[in-house]
Amino acid sequence: MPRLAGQIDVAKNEAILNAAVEVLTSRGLQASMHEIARRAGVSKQTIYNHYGSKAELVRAIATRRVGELTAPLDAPEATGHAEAALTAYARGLLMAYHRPGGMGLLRLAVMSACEQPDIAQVVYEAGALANRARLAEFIRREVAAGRLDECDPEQAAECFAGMVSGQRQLGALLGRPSADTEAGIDARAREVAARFIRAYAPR
Amino acid sequence: MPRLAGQIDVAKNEAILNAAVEVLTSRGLQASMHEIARRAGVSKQTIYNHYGSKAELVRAIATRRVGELTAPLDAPEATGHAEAALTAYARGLLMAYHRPGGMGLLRLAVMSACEQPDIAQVVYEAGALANRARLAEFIRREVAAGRLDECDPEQAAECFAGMVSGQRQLGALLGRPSADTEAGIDARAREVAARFIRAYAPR
DNA sequence: AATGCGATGGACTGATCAGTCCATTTTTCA
DNA sequence: TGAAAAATGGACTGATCAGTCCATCGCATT
Repeated sequence: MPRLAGQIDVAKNEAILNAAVEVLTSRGLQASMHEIARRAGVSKQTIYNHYGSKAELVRAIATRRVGELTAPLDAPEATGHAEAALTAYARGLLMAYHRPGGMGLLRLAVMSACEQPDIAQVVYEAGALANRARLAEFIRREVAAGRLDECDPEQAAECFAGMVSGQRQLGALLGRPSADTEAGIDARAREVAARFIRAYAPR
Repeated sequence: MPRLAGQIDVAKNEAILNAAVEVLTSRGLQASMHEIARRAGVSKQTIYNHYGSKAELVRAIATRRVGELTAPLDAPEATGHAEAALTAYARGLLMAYHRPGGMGLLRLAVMSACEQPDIAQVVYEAGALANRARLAEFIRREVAAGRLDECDPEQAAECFAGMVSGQRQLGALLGRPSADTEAGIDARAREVAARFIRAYAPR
């Protein structure tokens, strides 16, 4: 009788996904299923019971992480304190680049982009685009209240995110260890937010 | 007698590198040497006569492209016309993201980052860092001339490059087709340069 | 104790691919 | 024109790996 997945051990499932993240982000996409199984303390067959193929496993990792990423997007905003809010946003972004392995999923998505473009698409839309949309919404409110210059909020949001990231995102994707300190991150977050406010101050 | 590389057909060498770029950037890092040879109209052995291994071939591609990218950095600057110069710079960057395949090498570098960190390093340093340094030098001169606000030129350069790129670089790496038009690129380049000038205008 | 379900691990298949070898052909140049 | 250098292509090796199969095991529930 063929073995079809019925109800399945949740803890083992977590172990599989975590091991897959570790192995894939450190060894790259060509890491073997055998090693993932070993790291998870599970047999290879068990992985195939949960996920039909390596591609589906990668997809599962990506969608789980995307879920984690979008959850905190709904935190209440500090409307009216634009500079403080933008500073906090910048700090969060910089910390993500700073944390080793923080860009692991993103690198994985880039590596999958050739063969599984849908994964790259999901990661981009749920990560970068969703974040930008949230930022744009904030900027739109500030503009409407007259506290920021008339502008395209989407474009302004993209500018701000870009100012914050600079080359750090690319550096992280290319495996550069972060050269930042926590104090440096704080300083840069404040500086960038202030510059943005100057660039977009009402005339 | 062992076949060691002596003086070798230059045209064929170009064909090999070009074919390797095409195949590797479209199929990904796991593309076979056989296919590269076929695309180049060359035998696999010939590739191995030119480059000892696949890794060295990838390295050769990367360093060649890096050379192409850094060469035009030495063009004479439009000192004193900051906004125009920055607009031109922004346009060049945006066009690179816009051109399909323009980010192929970068994606290749990201994919190599796990197994051949030196390639990623070379691409980052010769590409992103060199570009930023050139931009920073320009900003430094403008600051010294009192046409821009006192600031850390390196950080300002990174901000500007980030503002220009926004999410486009990531989008390109993730295989998103460019949504820009030439007119849109022009408008964005002007807008971004103007915002930057406002952010960094002397107080 | 019996039953059933999922986990196990090891063996196995089939495929792909880097890199080598070599007998032969083409190009280059003296 | 003749010989050396380089290119060719096809066969071959060795390794890796995705995915399958299966006999067995452990642990529930009844």
